Amino acid sequence: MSRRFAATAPRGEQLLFLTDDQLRNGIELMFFAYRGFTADPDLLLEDYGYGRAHHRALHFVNRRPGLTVNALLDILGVTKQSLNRVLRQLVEDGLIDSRVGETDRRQRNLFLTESGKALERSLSESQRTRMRKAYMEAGPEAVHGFRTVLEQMIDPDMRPRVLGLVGDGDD
Amino acid sequence: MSRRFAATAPRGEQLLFLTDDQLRNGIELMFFAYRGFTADPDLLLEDYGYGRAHHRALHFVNRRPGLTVNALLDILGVTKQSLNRVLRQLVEDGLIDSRVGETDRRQRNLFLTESGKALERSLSESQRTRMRKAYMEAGPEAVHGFRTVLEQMIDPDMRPRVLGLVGDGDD
DNA sequence: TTGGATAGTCAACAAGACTGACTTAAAAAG
DNA sequence: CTTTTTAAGTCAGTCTTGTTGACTATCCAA
Repeated sequence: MSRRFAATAPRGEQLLFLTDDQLRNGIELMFFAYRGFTADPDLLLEDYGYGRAHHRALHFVNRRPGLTVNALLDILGVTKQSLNRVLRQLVEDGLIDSRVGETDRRQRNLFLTESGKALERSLSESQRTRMRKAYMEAGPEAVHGFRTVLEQMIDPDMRPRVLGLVGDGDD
Repeated sequence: MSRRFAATAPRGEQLLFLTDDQLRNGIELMFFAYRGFTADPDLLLEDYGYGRAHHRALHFVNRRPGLTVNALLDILGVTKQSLNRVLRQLVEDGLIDSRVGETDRRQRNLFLTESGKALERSLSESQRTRMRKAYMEAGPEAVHGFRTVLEQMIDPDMRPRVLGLVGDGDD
């Protein structure tokens, strides 16, 4: 009974009773939510013969235009060889523009072309729609909590690389 | 200025101004959080020569003892053949016990052995620790919001299969 | 008891990640 | 001006995990 109450945890302070079961619920929730979250773009990507890796590359190049390959590598946390395959395709297909660096000519600065932007938009559109709906349903307070917990979940030394975090603290 | 205010959305009602950029922030957040969330168990799994698929199987068999292969298939959303390889390994290695169904002898009911339970525990321990920390840092209200938004993100026809949702609505 | 549907298994193959060794070009250090 | 380091890209091989197709065993209904 008191277990059930703690498991529900509507917004009281009994959250300090964090049973392993409650935490496992959270784990499961993450799994299913992430799946729902990637389901729509995955379908679209198939039509293009692309995978999730392509989506990630498009996303981050869109958000950080002029990004170098190394920086992207660092963000994605994959190997150079793995990213390169994906990047080469995207450049060949005219979705990404790879320009020789101005100050350091060894570097390549990455930009989305117009068609790259178009694909990124249509890929993220389904995700944005889903997220907008979730945000609307859940309400502003829930969204704030959602963001707060998720930020805490990010690897600490990864946090500086997350754009959305800047100026989002509420302290 | 008003844009920046909306982007912060401390807990007011201006959440209706959901810019694409805010939503993309959420998308990015999901990406990084999920990565942080799986990082620890991934390391452990390597030592055993297992992958994430093994972890998922162990997790769900632990939470729903006696689960049939078909039911697990349905939860994981992969093909029977893909799951089977993983399952076979786990059975061979003595982590999962596969018992012929009592009413329907075609079915196999899955259970964790003692060593299966031990591995599941140590795998989820790192995740639970991370999640516990995130929950503590964020506070009870944030956790509630976190859960609410994540639930909304799950594919609607998947929701009945998520254990943690039962009796967790606050309506 | 025959035939179809369902539960699970086996085999071969493909995508996408990884490691390791290497090349090329440019920058930085000596 | 050489040498070393760094950024990027490539080739080859492996591993995990997904796929499709063909198969066995069991149940159930005609």
